[in-house]
Amino acid sequence: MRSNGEKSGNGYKNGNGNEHTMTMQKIATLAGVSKGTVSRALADDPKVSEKTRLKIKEIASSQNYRPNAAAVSLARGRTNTIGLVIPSAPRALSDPFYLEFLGGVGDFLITKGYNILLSPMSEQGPGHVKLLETNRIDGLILTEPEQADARIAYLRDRAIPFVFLGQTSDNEGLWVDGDNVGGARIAVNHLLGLGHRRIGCITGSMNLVSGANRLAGYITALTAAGVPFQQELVAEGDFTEPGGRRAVAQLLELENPPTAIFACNDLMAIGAINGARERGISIPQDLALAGFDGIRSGELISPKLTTVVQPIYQMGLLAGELLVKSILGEEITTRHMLLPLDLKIRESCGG
Amino acid sequence: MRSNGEKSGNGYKNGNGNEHTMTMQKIATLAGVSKGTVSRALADDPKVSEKTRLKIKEIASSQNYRPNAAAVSLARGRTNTIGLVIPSAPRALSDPFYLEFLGGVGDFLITKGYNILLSPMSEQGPGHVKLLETNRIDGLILTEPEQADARIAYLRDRAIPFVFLGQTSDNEGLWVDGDNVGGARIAVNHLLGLGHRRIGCITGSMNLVSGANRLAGYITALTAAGVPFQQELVAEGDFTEPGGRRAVAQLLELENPPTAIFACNDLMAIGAINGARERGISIPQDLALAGFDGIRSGELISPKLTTVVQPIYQMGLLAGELLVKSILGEEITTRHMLLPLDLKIRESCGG
DNA sequence: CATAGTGCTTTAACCGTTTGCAATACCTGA
DNA sequence: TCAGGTATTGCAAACGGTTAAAGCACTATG
Repeated sequence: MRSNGEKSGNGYKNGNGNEHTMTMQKIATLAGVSKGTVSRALADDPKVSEKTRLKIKEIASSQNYRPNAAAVSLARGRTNTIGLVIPSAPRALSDPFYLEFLGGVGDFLITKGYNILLSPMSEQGPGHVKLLETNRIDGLILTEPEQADARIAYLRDRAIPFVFLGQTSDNEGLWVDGDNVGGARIAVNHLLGLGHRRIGCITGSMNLVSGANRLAGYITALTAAGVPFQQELVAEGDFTEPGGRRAVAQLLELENPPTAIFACNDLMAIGAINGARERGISIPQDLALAGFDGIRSGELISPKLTTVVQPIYQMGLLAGELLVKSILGEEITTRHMLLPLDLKIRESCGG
Repeated sequence: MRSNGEKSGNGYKNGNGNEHTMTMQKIATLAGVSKGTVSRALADDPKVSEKTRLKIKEIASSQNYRPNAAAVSLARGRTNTIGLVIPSAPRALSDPFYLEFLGGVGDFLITKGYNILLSPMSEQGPGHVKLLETNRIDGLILTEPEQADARIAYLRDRAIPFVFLGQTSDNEGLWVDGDNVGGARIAVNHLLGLGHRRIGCITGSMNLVSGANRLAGYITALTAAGVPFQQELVAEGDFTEPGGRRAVAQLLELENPPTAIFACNDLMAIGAINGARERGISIPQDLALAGFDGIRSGELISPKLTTVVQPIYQMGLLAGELLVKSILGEEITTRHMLLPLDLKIRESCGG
């Protein structure tokens, strides 16, 4: 007993909390071996004999030993923590989208032994990134890429692994996204199939890739069907409910208003429904409306929203998986995941 | 230059990432002082001379120095990280409530230099707590306390500071909550004021404190108004939309159905609206409906939901503040924050 | 019987900070 | 000029792990 050196803690500082926290050294003393052996035993290093390993594990678990994460991070140079940057208000806090995504990310990463550090993207620019960098995270999941996103260069420069939720222009990068173009096309095709020819579009924020791509899908669907694209049928929104409300007003005031509208997300679709209703226009009788995202509220509203459903939770899982692979330096065969999207037909388009 | 000892990194391990990360030692070398002086200078220790301090800070910022969080944690015995346990599916991921709460918590804690580690409460029991303990968090914010919550004893035993979002039975504990009893009473009083005498209640999960208290508020409001409480008018829900739908069906099938219903949260209220509509009952003409929480969807639905609004974001701020005080050992005058709630009158109650 | 393995364990350096104490430099007044 | 402060700074021991390399106790070999 107490055979090895390492003067026991005279604890001349660090007065916080438990005096009786179990450390590796204490386990070692109890087991009559050295600290190093304990470390190896707990890591299942084959160089430790079966007998010793079992004894040490036994003691460790009976003493309820938990390694100190900070010490592990320091020694290994990895934090086992990843950062998740979600957009700040108004979008994130109101959009159920991100919480569900977070659920997927969390469920995956936690089983892999990673922790999630949340960073609301409060400041513009790479401020939040710095915040995360301070904490030496192993990797980062970001959302809402912009058309030319400055964060990409910043992160690549720092060699921090990262994954975007949302397609980025940069071809190297890792990202997971729903097929915005394809999804939009499906929605518009559905409206075309119902006989509509005058189909409006309420766009999202055009600086976001998702906003631009959904509009692109709308346009290609129209032209593929031989319906000429008309600029006046496009009203710019901003992915919020009031934005949708404003945009629908703009479209309904045309001398020849659309008979159907594709809104680039559900929140705007809901805004459009409300806005249309205020003008005495009933959905879907007078106006068909399709959305995008598949958020919960779309099911709750009346009429229930026909929408392009994104597998949000799934996307979270995938983003987590990509990031972990990237952190561990494993080979990544598909760097981009463009998930096909389905249309969930409910009530808002009639038919 | 290079006056002090400390063999420079021969780096025989730890091959990850940047070879050129700035450490305190490097700053010290650049400034021609010792590591310890740098540490003190950056911490604004008055024992360091003005001149040295300025020089060191200058160099540190020009070198873009960021302290290694793991090392700080290890040395100080504090992690500057707090855990946030949110309920897992189905409630959390669909309930905008928690994301908004998280926003408040995050905004407060991040300005105080804390990080947030998220833990979806995936397993039952204290499993997630252990997870957090492994990471030596400084404190914990928990949600959805149960009537006799085992986590309380567990955490107190480990001397981990914690704050609940939700009133706990335990009188020592710290918590922030909306006034569930009072809020429910206001809602029911509103219905009473509109002339209703036969008012139903769709309860939440009765094992949760919030569920029990909102029912209590309903009952006290009724009895205070001299309206006898009738068990048949109470239908048990579970805080979900389908739960509300089922519950409203149960109430509407009574031979003498209620003319108004108080649903213990908005999600159930929305379910009730949908359920009622399916049965051809229109809101608010045939049935008045009030909810609780003030979530976003309640504004989007038609008719817009009259509901007891909780200052969710605010509650997040307060929870963060309480927790930090508790961690730092500051004196806490009010250990419980029971926030008064207001009724937001919209359309679903008519009147 | 000396020598080389082999299998396991100990030793000690190291990760990047914080901080008590020792040491040095600079002042002050006698 | 020198003792005795006082303001700064340096030193080195922690914090709790990981891990290369040396050490030790055996056995197998020549």
